[in-house]
Amino acid sequence: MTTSCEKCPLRKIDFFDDMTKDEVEKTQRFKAGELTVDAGTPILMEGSNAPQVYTALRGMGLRYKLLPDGNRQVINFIFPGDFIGLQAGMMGEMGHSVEATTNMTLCVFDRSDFFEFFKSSSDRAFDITWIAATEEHFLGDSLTNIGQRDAISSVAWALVMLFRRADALNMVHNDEMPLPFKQQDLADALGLSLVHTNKTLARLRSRQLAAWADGKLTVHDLGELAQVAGIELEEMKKRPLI
Amino acid sequence: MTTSCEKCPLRKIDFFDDMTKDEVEKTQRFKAGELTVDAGTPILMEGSNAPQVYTALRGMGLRYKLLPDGNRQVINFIFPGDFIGLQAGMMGEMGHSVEATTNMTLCVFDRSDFFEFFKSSSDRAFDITWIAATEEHFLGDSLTNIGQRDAISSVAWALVMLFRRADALNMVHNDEMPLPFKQQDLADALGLSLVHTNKTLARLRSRQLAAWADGKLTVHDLGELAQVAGIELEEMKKRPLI
DNA sequence: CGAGGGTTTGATGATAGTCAAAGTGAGTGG
DNA sequence: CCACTCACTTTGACTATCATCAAACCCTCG
Repeated sequence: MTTSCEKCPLRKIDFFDDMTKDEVEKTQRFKAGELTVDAGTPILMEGSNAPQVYTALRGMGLRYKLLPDGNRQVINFIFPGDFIGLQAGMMGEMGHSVEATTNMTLCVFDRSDFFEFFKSSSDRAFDITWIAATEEHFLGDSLTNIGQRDAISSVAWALVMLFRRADALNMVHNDEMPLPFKQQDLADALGLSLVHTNKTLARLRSRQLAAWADGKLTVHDLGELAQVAGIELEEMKKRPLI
Repeated sequence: MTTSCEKCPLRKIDFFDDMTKDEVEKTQRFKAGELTVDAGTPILMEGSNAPQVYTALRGMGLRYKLLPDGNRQVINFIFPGDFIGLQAGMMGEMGHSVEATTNMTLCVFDRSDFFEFFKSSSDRAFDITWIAATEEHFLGDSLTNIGQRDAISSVAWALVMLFRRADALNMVHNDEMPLPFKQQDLADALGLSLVHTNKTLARLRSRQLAAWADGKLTVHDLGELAQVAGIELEEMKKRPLI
């Protein structure tokens, strides 16, 4: 009872590029099945030679790296539509782990078919590369954030990014989006301690800039939050869907 | 008097994938010319819609982002063989700036030919995507470094990365590699202040782990340095050349 | 010889980390 | 239905790492 690409709910979202009938069909043929996992389930392990790659269809998750000393760096947060396992697909080995934060449904593609799919159309190959380049762009921004901003700006930046992403996916209603992560996850994403992250969130809350509680993030004026983050909001570009 | 791809000195280095005669020819046809720039010259600007993409042929440089407040984040250091401008090629806009640190020679490719080149062979398209995925992998590591390691480990990590990269390019002789950057560049790469970076380098020097002076980095025992960094050394994989 | 870019060093202070404990709410079992 | 546990959040007190400020030093260059 899997979702056919034909009826994929993500494709209806304006944030994603339109696909030709042919592209939809090719993708459908490439799709090996669907994977449904519970919250907390590991999906890909760093260093593993994953036999499959995925597209997040429903639910949220996170990518992270573990250090020998037990520290964890959260690389980023996974939203519906995200392509997962590009590194495994290209290089045969993941540079980070991926796990589900909520229940998730993933479209499954066999890595053995990946190169075939890549070859099948240079437009689709271009899409995959586009995604990789975009990811690189985002990681550069993250690096800049962790490296150069102090805690309050850094947290504000992260919340702006999350909120805009959610907005693009029509997940914002009444200035509120679902944010089913733990403060520890955000702390690990920003390279801050849990305690300091908590206190920083409290400051943003008392300044009426952003309130995150019970798995929901509320932002009334994204512009003000962006100002604290020290960024100006740009138009979000449409992205391809695999 | 440009270097022909046929005689490209980089291709002789074992670190790079072999290329078929056909690939060499295709690349040659794609190559629009050569650019020679002096140390300190900006090559690409963040946000610009660059009409060209490059491969570093000789010399070193760096990628960086500037923040409104004047802070700078160095994204990474550019070595010979690095492909520059992927984001511009794919998305039409750079997410960071690039500038030459030493005199540099760059192979120039017209962006307008880029898609053509991409289409010309799915193997070459795959190479480009591979590079993007590798870059993403590295940025994840950098993020982890800045986010989770303290100053001494962080600096050690960076020096290990630089040294291994140089070694792969046969730039290491007598435990010594050229490192023509300023301490400020490293500081900006690691999100540390110049002063603290300087003192941390002094600590590594006094512990006999790494000595960087006069544009040369000397490391006698990379294993020990890696230990301070908290990483284990892995085999370097060959990479494609564009 | 003076200027300027880069490096080095010392002193001081603030931001963020660590430690510890209490609060909150959901879920479980007696 | 009331403890009790467990996971997460919140708060306070203390500490340390790292940033900032300032000045000296070293070289090269004109």
